[in-house]
Amino acid sequence: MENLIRIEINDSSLLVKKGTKVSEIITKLNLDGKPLGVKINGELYDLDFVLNDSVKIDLIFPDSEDGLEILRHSTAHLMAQAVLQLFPGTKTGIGPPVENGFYYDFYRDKPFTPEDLEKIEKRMRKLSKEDIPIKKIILSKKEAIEIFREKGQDLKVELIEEKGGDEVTCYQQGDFIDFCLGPHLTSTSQIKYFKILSSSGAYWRGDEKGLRLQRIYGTAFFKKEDLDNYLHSIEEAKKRDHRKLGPELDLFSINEEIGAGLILWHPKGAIIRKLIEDFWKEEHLKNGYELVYTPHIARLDLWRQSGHTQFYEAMYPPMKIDEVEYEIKPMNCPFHIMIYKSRQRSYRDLPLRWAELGTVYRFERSGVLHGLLRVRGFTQDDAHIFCSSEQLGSEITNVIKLTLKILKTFGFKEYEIYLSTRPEKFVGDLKDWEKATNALENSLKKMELNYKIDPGEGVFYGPKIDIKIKDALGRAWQCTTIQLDFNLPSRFNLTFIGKDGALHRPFMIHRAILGSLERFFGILIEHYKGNFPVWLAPIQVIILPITEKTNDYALKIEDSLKKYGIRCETDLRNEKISYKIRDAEKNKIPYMVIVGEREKKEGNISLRVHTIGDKGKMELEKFIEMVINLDKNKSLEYII
RNA sequence: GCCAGUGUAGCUCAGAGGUAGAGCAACUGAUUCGUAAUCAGUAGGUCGAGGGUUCGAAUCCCUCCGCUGGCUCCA
Repeated sequence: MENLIRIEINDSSLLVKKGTKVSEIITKLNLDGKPLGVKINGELYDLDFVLNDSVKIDLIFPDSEDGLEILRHSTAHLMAQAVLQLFPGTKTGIGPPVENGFYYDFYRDKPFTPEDLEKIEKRMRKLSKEDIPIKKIILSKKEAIEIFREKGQDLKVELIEEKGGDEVTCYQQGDFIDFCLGPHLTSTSQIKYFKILSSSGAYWRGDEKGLRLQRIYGTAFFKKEDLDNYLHSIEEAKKRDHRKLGPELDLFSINEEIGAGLILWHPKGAIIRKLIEDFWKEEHLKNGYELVYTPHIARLDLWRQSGHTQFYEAMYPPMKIDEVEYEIKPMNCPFHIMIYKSRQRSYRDLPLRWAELGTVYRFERSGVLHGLLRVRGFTQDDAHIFCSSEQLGSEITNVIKLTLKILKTFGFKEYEIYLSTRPEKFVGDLKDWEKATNALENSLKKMELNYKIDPGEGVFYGPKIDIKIKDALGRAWQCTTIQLDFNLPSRFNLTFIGKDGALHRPFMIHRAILGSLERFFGILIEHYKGNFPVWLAPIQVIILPITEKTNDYALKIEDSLKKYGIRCETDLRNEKISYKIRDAEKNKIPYMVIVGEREKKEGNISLRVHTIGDKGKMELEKFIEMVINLDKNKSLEYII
C-alpha cells in the first residue's frame, strides 16, 4: 500500500503507483484536446512530471492564464535561440514569462538596435515554421556545467552552480539549449502569434553594481485575434494616459524651465484638487481626526534626531540660514511629533489623530520620474495617530474603514492590498513587531479583505499595509499606506502618563490614504478616462446657443445655474451647433444644454449628456435638481 | 543614476548639409445654422540648450537638459 499515492485530477480521484508520470494518467482520461502541462501546488510542470506524493493536479489548457504562461516562456526561448543564431557570442541571462508577455536578458558588447529587434523577430518566425521539437533533457550537474561552459554561457553556468541539484533539467530545441525547469510546448511551430515590443537595460540579478544586461520584451498569444486585441488595447490605454489627457484637458502641466517632477496645477486641475481636499477634510473631521499645519523646512538637527539624515536617501542638500543649516522636508512626521511633545500627554488624550495635507520634496532619480505618478514635490494626505497598545487594533481597523470608504467614493473597486512584514534590518523589539504585524493582519481578516503578504518588505521602522492601484497601462502604484513606526517614538522619547502614573511609550501609526494628491490625481484621470463625475467635473454644464439670436436666453440660464453653485459656461462663439458640441464632447463636459428659438419660446432646454447623447427636451428646474442631486451624492452616474 | 529611444508652431507630424512646411487650434471677416469639424483670410518657430565641424547645420559630432520604455517578476 505504501507504494500507492492518491491523485486528484479532473474531478476524479485515483490511486496510482509512486513514480507514475503525469502523461500516463492523462492518457487514461477522456480529454477534449491535449493539455500543455499541469499545475501542482501552484507550480507548473510538464507532462513528464513524475508523481511521488498524493497531490491534486490541475490540467493546463491553452485558453488559460497558465497556458499563456507556458506559451510565453517558450516564446522567450525561441527569441533566445534567434538571438544566438544572429549574434553569436551573446550570453543569455534569464528569460521568464511576465504579466502580459515575457522577456529575456542578454549580455553583449553592442546594444540591440531597433533594426536588430526586427531581424530577431523575423528569425523567430523562420524558426517557428521549421517546426523544431522542444525536448526536455536531464543532465548531471557536472555535464550541464560543461555544456554551458563550452558554449561560453558563463551566466548560465553561474545559475546552474547556484540553483541546480544533482540532476539538472534543460530544454533543447535544435541548436539551442537552456537551463530551465519548464514546462514548455513541444514544438516551435506552436508559437505563432508573437511580437517583440521593446528593449531596455537591466542589471544582472537586479544588482545596480553588477553586470549591465540588455532586456528584450515581447508577448505571445495562441490566437491572432488575441494578439491583435492586446496590441490594440495598448494603443487605447495610451489615449487615457494622464500625461496625455492632463494637458489636453488643461488640468496640469510640467515645465522644463521650472524643473522635472514639479507640477503646475492649472485652474481646472486645481478645482478638482480643491473638491478632493474638501471631501478629504470633511471625512477626517467626521472620523475623529484634527487638522494641523506645519512648515516646509526645519533645522537639519531635527532630521538628525529623526534619523532621516542617516537612513533616508531622498533628502535634498541643506541650505544655510543665519549660519544654521535647514532642510526642506521629505516627510511630515517629525513636525507632528513636535506637536505631540509640545506638552505632557496623558492616556486620557489618546488616541491623537492629526491630519495634514503636507507638501514634501524628495530627490527622486531622474530616470524614475513619471508624470504625476512619481514626482519630486508632492502633497501627502498624511496623518499620524498616537495611541496606546490597547487602542492599536481598533485604530488600524478604523483607518482601513476610512480608506475603503474614500476609495469607494471615487469608484475604485480594483486594488491590491499588501501586508509587508519585518525586514532583515530593523529597529524596535521583536514583541512590538509581532504585536503590530498581528494587529495589521487581524484588521485585514476582520474586514474580509484579500491581501498578499510581502515577506521582509516592511520598512526598517515597522510593518505596513499598502494598497496599490493600477494605471492605464496596468502598472501598479502605491497609494494608501498604513505604517507602524517603532523608530520615531523612541528617538524623540515620546511618552504619555498611564493610569498607573508611570510613563509609557505610545504607538505611532503613519498613514496616507490617497498617498499623494499628485499621484492620486494621475490615477484618477486614468480611472475616469478624463470623464470626471459630476461632483468633480471642472465645468459641469456648458450652455450652447444654436445661433446668436439665443445668446441672451443662454446667458439667462447660465445665471440660473450659477445661483445654485453649478459650475457652468456658455459657448458664445459664432459657430455651428455641431461644432460647439464636438468641442464640448472633446472637453468631456458632463452636460450640454442646447438652446435655440424653440427652447427660448417654450422656456425649457434641450439636454445632451456626455458619452450618452441627446436626451431631448427638459424643464430647466428638473435639470438643476438632477445636477444638484448627483453632485451632492458624489454619484458616478451622469443621469438618474 | 544606468541601457535604449526621442525632442521642429499651442497640438499631431513632414523636412535628413543649400532661404523652416502641412493639418488642427488661435486671431479677423463672412455665414445665423438643431446634436461630434461652414468658408475665406491673418498671424505664429533662436528647429530643447550650449559648443564644434563646414563657405553654409533643424540635418553631422560633443556636452548638458527634458521626455518615453525598462531596470520588481528569477533556471
